[in-house]
Amino acid sequence: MLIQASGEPASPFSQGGELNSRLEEMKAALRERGVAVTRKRAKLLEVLLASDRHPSVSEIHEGVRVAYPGTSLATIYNTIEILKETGQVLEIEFSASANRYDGRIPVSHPHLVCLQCEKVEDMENTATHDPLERVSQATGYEIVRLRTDYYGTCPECLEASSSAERGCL
Amino acid sequence: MLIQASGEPASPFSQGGELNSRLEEMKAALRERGVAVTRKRAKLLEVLLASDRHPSVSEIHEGVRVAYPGTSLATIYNTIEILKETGQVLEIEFSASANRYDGRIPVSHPHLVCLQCEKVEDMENTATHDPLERVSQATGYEIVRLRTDYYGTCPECLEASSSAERGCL
DNA sequence: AATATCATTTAGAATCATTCTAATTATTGA
DNA sequence: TCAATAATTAGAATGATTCTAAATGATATT
Repeated sequence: MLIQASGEPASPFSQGGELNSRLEEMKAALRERGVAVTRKRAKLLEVLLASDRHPSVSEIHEGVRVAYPGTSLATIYNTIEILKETGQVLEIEFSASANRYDGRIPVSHPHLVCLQCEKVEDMENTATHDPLERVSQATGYEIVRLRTDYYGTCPECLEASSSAERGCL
Repeated sequence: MLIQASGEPASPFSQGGELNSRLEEMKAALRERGVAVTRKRAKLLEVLLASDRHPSVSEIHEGVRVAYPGTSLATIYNTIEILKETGQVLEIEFSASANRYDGRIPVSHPHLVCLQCEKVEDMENTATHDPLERVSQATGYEIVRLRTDYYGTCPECLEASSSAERGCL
């Protein structure tokens, strides 16, 4: 049910290939935009693609700082903004906590959001027809983006709570 | 396509009836919760139900202040929190602007969000089967809430932009 | 290589929605 | 009335994000 890298088995190798092509796509998009792919920006892209955890800005910041300790938060925000404008990252908005970012699949798709551990997972889009086009037709809106998120408790957190109830903590 | 009050024609009368029953439902939910339905809280519920604009906290605040000028923002936030906990209001989260609230239809349903004028409209749920149950089965999550939002430009804003382009401003 | 130009990055201030806090006021029940 | 409890308040605190103005870095031209 959860999206593996384009249906391939989730081996490090095939994922590596997938992610490398995304990396090159993102770099190309930046160049086309007329902005430089600096070392810090390149590192940011790597960090963004490195996990399927949908990192927040501060998580990305920490990742980039491993390689470039002097990096400012502003640089992360600036670059994320450019990536958003070029359609290279999907922003998953939260009001009560930091936004999360999806660089692997930058187009609209549903997520599973665990309300307990704040995990954000990709989910296969089960829609049969293009809902954007359908909704545009039906409403007169020019639809550019769709957000579908399912909120609840992930299996791990369910198990953890039931253990705790049984007195296993 | 847009949801009228439970399929009835959108006459003031039938809407009034609909909304009145929601009002009583909400009051009952507060009482059942063991909290008092004070005059300010009652006014808040009225303001929340009065428009289909999905008001923000500060809009609700302004509305309540017409009747009770000394009302604090904290009161609005407190009461909205109780309404959320009792499932009497649906929160539509935004990170870049204030959250919006739906008291008329407090269960998950999709919205149309205009990126230009920030209008938030209800949209009929076109799903054939209960997606919460389906997703719970498929993922092992205990799904409690679904968010589906379509983002784009509303017909009015589309018209306004094209007028401006034609030099009609 | 020197210089001018332009983009990038920076630290910290500013902003804004939201939450918290501690004090005050209102309400309720004995 | 009085005590207990709940509701409300103003303003401070928080936290994510954006802004600002200065500093740094890279690039192209001569």
